[in-house]
Amino acid sequence: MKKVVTRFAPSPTGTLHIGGVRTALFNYVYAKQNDGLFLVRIEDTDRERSTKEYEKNILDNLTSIGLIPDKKPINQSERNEIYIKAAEKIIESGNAYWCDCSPNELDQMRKEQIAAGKKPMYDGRSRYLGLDRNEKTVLRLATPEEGDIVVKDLIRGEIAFKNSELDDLILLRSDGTPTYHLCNVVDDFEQGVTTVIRGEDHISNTPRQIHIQNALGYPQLEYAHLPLVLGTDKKRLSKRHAATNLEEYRSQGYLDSAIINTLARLGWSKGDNEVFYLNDLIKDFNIKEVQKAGAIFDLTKLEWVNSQHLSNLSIDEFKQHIEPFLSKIDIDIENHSNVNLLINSMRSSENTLEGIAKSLIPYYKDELDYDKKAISKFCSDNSTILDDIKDLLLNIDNWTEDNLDDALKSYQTEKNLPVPKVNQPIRIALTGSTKSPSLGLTLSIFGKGLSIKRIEDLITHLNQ
RNA sequence: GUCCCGUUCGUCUAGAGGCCUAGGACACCGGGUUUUCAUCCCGGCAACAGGGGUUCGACUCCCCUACGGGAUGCCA
Repeated sequence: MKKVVTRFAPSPTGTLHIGGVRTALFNYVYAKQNDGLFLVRIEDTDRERSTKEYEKNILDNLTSIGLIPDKKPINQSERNEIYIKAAEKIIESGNAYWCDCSPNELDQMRKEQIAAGKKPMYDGRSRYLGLDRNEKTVLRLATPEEGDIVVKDLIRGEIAFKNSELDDLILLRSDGTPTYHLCNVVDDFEQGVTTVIRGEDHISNTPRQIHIQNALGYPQLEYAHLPLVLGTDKKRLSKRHAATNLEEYRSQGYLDSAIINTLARLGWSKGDNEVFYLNDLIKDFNIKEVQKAGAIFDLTKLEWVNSQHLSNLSIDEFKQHIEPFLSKIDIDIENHSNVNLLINSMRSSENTLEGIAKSLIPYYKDELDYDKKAISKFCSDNSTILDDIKDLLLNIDNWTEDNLDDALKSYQTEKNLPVPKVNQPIRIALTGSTKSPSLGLTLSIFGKGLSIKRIEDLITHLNQ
């Protein structure tokens, strides 16, 4: 058996799109589970729209998310001679011809075809003219006029096209540069690609590409056309729907592994399992099980998957991951006397690292943003609870969670007060809101000095 | 228009003719734990696009219609 080689072939006309990450992922996983190679090819033949910045963005992001190519990526823009040579080979075999139809003429032709209710396509009018090359001619592939061409697809089975539906596509532009289809076919051959896994928007390109392969005498490839990632309106996911580039998700605090998990589950599943890591995918993924219909990208699912991956992290891994998000808001994670306790009790407070980092602010910074509603609900009755608690806490020397809880409980029993009446004002004093881990724990995380200071601060604030 | 691909809960999906009273997960709603929040646990809501066949029997097979997407470039 021939070694499996897959490739991801983005054009650098934008940053790495999450749909692209998914395509790359399936290519990567398929290669790895077959002990094969995963390659990357930059399709930058569109000089107008391609930039080196986008290329770098794509390559860097692929690498950092772990979809590392097994060979150095190649650029189509540097391989012109190879394509020209291939085109010459097709000319020699008699499977291509020069055509001098002007863009205007073609435009006119299409309009007439549409008006006549026909499919707009090049009608082959120059095919038998025996034209020579000049600065106005393009090279066209002479597509077989009769018969069918069958695409064998791992996901969809066999898809048949009538050759009569296919027009003679352009191989070389009038300026002599090769087009997408030619480059694509030649490179897949040159790179030894065996399996093409790409979006379903390429299905109708496939029969055309097979004709080029045939003209060149290349072997048949294996195909798998993935369903598209859609937005909520069932159209291809775009910036209108949600963030589309990978970096945005990362900067919001979604774990790479969670993004990969979510993308893999979009169109594929395995029993009742929801949580998958890259290694699981290499073990369990089966391209033949991929769904045929497009799948809507659902942010809430990503959030949940992220929370699962977050909770699977060890404390050290978690700290490592959240560190950049904390330093972004000027917090040094280690600048806390009870870091591990704090992190462990707060790590499930939100679904993203960015959200958790924000909820950690009261534990590191002194300026509190008091929740006005909470204050009016729990602190507006002129009671002496805060003063009482302050005095109570002042007398506790053994500052432990259990001790603190006991002290609070006996105060509350003694005064015959409902628990929230006692606890919530303290929470507000400590964190600015009524949200925090259990109160004894929260107090022990803050430590005696800071706890008392915060209670004093709130008393002052209320007296203003 | 033409060709191609699709269509199971709001969303991701299970389902290869009887196992389906259509299962799981997210979301949502309710309850419990935490006398806060989050986590966690329990429960609930909710779908086979429509119509014809084939069959003893169809979510599963065939046809038609509808709807959605893609392709129809000297873009990739």
